[in-house]
Amino acid sequence: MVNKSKTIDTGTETKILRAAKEIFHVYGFQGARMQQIADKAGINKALLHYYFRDKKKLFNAVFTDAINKFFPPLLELVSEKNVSLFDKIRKFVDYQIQMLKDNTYIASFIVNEFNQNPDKAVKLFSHEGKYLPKVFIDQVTDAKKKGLIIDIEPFELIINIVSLNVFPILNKQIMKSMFSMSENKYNKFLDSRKKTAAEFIIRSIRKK
Amino acid sequence: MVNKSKTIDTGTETKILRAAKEIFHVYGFQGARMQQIADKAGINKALLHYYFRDKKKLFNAVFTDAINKFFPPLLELVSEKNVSLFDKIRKFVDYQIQMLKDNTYIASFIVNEFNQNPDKAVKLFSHEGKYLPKVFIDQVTDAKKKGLIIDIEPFELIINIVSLNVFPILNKQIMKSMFSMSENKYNKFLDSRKKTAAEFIIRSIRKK
DNA sequence: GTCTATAGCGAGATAGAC
DNA sequence: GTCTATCTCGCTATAGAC
Repeated sequence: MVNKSKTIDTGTETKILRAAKEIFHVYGFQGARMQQIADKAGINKALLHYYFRDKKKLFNAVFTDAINKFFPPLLELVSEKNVSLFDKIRKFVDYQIQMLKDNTYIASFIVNEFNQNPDKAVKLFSHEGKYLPKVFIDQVTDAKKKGLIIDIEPFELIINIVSLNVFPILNKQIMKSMFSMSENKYNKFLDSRKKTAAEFIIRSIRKK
Repeated sequence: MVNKSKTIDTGTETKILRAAKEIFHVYGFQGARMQQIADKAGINKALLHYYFRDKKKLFNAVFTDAINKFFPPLLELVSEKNVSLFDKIRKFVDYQIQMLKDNTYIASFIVNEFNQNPDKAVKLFSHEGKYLPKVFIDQVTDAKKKGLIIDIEPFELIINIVSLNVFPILNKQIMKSMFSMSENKYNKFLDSRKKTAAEFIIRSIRKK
């Protein structure tokens, strides 16, 4: 906001953003307190306002970051040519799970913000257009024609993939308590899922 | 809280609960305003406190309701004997999607509350114990031995089923904007999913 | 850039009349 | 049971010194 990554980065802005991600992630926009964020960043409230003007602007900085980390790389991955459908699925699952593991705040952030603010979703998705790149649709259609996969709508396939990837991360706490997993065990579970989830999907669509 | 469904139901308490479900669902605990709930219920703030004492207690009434509608019926369904594994999966998917469709507030409610209050999840799940009933585990083990299904952990199977069911409901707004669905089209999508999701799962685990 | 002190308001909760 | 009026407090945001 202030530093354009040009002037010397005192680290304050970075510290604020890091703290804000965590606090907003856990408590949501309304539940988060500027005081908490300031405490976690090791500064005081006034400085938050100095850097980000108000709470909403700070939130949007984090939200934008989440959106940019989430959608574009996936879209690019799905749009790739010269990658077989099955390999694309494997790469997609692997990438998405790892990314959400590294940025735990992203999933709940996006889900909650769009639920509370549907207009935001409409705006974001309407002007960009294609969430199912033609390359991908063609690829699925082609695989169907060749008898490689069963009959499934491309958008339904994507929904299933994302569901299997995101849900266990969105529900980390429930997963951990229901199946008595420690933090370590949970992380291993997610790692193993990069393979099991991808294969679960491929088995389902592949024609034998 | 006041009526034990014994005395004459003036309807006020019901109206409050109905309004509270919707408002809490959309805005979360912190974001919800007692005034909003009162307005939606067609009463005034003071009456909310008369019936439910404070905001947290009103929230918990709705939360308890969500938990009770969500877990016990599913647990029972999974525990049934004399139902084949595949039929059980079909019934599970059908029931869960319909139930979440009828009670749109439930999914986001549970997810958010447990994320913000992990202890609640620990308490709820620790004393009850079994979320994977022995019947079900045996059934999966048995199916594996008989060569009917591939090798998969029972808990992983459940996670996959629930992921596919809940995710598209949790993300209703995103689904609608991403794939340009009207409310009507979205509902039809969910209905069709009762079959497509179940078959997606069964195809994946069935040995041919 | 960073701090302390405080203004100002919104929202939960209560008092008390009917 | 239901209402209006009001208390009280916590939180965002700003003023202003250093």
